[in-house]
Amino acid sequence: MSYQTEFRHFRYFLALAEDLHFRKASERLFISQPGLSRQIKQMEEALGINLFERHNRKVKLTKAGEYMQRELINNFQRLDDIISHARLLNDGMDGNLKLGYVGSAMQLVIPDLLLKFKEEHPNVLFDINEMDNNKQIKALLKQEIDVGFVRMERVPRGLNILPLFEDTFSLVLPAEHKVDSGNFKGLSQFKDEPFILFDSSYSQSYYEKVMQIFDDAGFAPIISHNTVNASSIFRLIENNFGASIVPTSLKLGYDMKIKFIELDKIPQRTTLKLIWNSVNTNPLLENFLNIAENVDFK
Amino acid sequence: MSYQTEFRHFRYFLALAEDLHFRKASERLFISQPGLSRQIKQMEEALGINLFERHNRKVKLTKAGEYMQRELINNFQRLDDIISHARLLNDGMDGNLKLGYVGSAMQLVIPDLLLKFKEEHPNVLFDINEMDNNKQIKALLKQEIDVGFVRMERVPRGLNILPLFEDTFSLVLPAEHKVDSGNFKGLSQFKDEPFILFDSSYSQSYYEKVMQIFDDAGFAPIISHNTVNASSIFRLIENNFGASIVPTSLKLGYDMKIKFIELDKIPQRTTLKLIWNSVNTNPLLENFLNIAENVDFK
DNA sequence: AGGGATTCATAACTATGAGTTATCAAACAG
DNA sequence: CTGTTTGATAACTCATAGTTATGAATCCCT
Repeated sequence: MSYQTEFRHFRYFLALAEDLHFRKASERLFISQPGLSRQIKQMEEALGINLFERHNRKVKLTKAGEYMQRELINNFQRLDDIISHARLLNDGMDGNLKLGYVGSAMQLVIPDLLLKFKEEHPNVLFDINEMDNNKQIKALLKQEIDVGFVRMERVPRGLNILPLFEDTFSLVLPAEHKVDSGNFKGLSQFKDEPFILFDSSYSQSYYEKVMQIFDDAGFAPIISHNTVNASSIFRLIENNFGASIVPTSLKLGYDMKIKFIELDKIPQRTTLKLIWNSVNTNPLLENFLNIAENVDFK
Repeated sequence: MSYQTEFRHFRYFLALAEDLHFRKASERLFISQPGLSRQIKQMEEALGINLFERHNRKVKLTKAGEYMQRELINNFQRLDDIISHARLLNDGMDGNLKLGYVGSAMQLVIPDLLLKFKEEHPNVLFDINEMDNNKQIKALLKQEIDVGFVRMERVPRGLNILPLFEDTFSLVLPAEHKVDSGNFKGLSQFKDEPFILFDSSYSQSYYEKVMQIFDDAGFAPIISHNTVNASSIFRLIENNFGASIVPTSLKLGYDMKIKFIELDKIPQRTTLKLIWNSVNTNPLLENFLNIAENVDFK
């Protein structure tokens, strides 16, 4: 390990790397300029790395120095997170876990998962917020939430993904519609009916998948409404504004004035996925993932 | 940031957390026992966290202490990596990048990617090794390689995945076989012919996908040989030991005594994916991923 | 029970090295 | 050329990590 080098050196290094000016940096650090000079020199010798180029009374980061700056900021940020999480544990809390989810996850997956988790960690405080796919991505990157439940294929680098539950699609109709699972022949029966769908902003890849279903059925749907919210889709269907295609698991909890015809013959599936930030140090995240990996949703 | 606390404190903490014995730990650290006692106490006060329970002349980690130990080991490991990478940069090397890949990646994807990368980073040393999917996973977890090229759906936690190139499957036959792309009717023509396939140890999910193809065609293949290596498959086909189904991009570079019939009508595709370890601090990894994300293979 | 051994904590002392002030040489700006 | 600003060097001082000496509590043998 980096013996000889102390924390202080890294603090001084980061200050100087920002200011690129010994006097200014030393003032900001409340030490004298020669003191800083010596500590930096010492650090460079201890690590065997030239961090700064000093010429023409100009200070400049070397390539190695630039890399160090970038990575150290990161590393220290993480160290801070570790300490504040440890402080939470110290204060008697098991900690808290912030979840984001798309509406359809609440029907089936989240209740099962939380129940299982509570068995093992009864004193955990949960923050649970419905948000669309993109909002979850942003919140994860900013570490405003710990895990997200999304329907999308790709996530930005730095986020990890775990498929949880593969779902078929279902056609959703008003309860009194003449077509039902008995006499349903195929989607093409619906080529002249209006559809209410999740907006493409909900998730581009999800949207494309649904469009592919229509494409395979040989027609482009008449889209009467776009929305980002399952219950408003169902409300519209109830009132005869059209039909829709949604993940089958949304069926649970909404059987009132609408009916579902599961499209299990078509190849398309939609997978609910768990995503999280790989640099998150929340001590509960690891536990949560372990449980998520082993829960079997059916 | 954790001012007051110095590096030394963390070193001492880790030693004591291992030994759970002040005198033993102090000896290992080459300091006196009271010295260690004071530093630990100081650290606990500075952080506001009780790290150890001291009772009945027994020392024990608190919950917070256990968490700290786990995470700090991690964090310091990463810090070490940062320093050794910075040292590489300092010594004039742009660095090196170690790749693992499954054979089929070498036909199309890797050459394009490396060429593109070399344009921007001419002084990078590459280590390139063919290995099967599982071996790459293990090597990545041990950080023996920086990136892998695999065909599999899921990877263990801690690894990140980026789909690179989606490929169709092709039926491969001896050049003189009576069936060719002109008179090819469907796979079921081959239900009595022997097949040579990639072993299921190559990648479970890849194997299942290929079996699905046969299943869709309505028969179970007679498997005459399993192997893990494309060129041995082709050698066997050349010598009339049977046919095979492989990713289409393997066609490049092997047109001698065999022929490919692309199965672009079946739904199955195989995606070559880039995987890497999220804790890897190799300064070139970031650059490599940026380029991989933006190269379009066709 | 009681003496010896082992645990960690406390108190007072020592000495290492971080931080100080004073100064210098080099480069720039006018 | 002169005054100013840069970072480096040298000699000093002082804060504190680490020391030794000791103590209180617990265990472990007879």
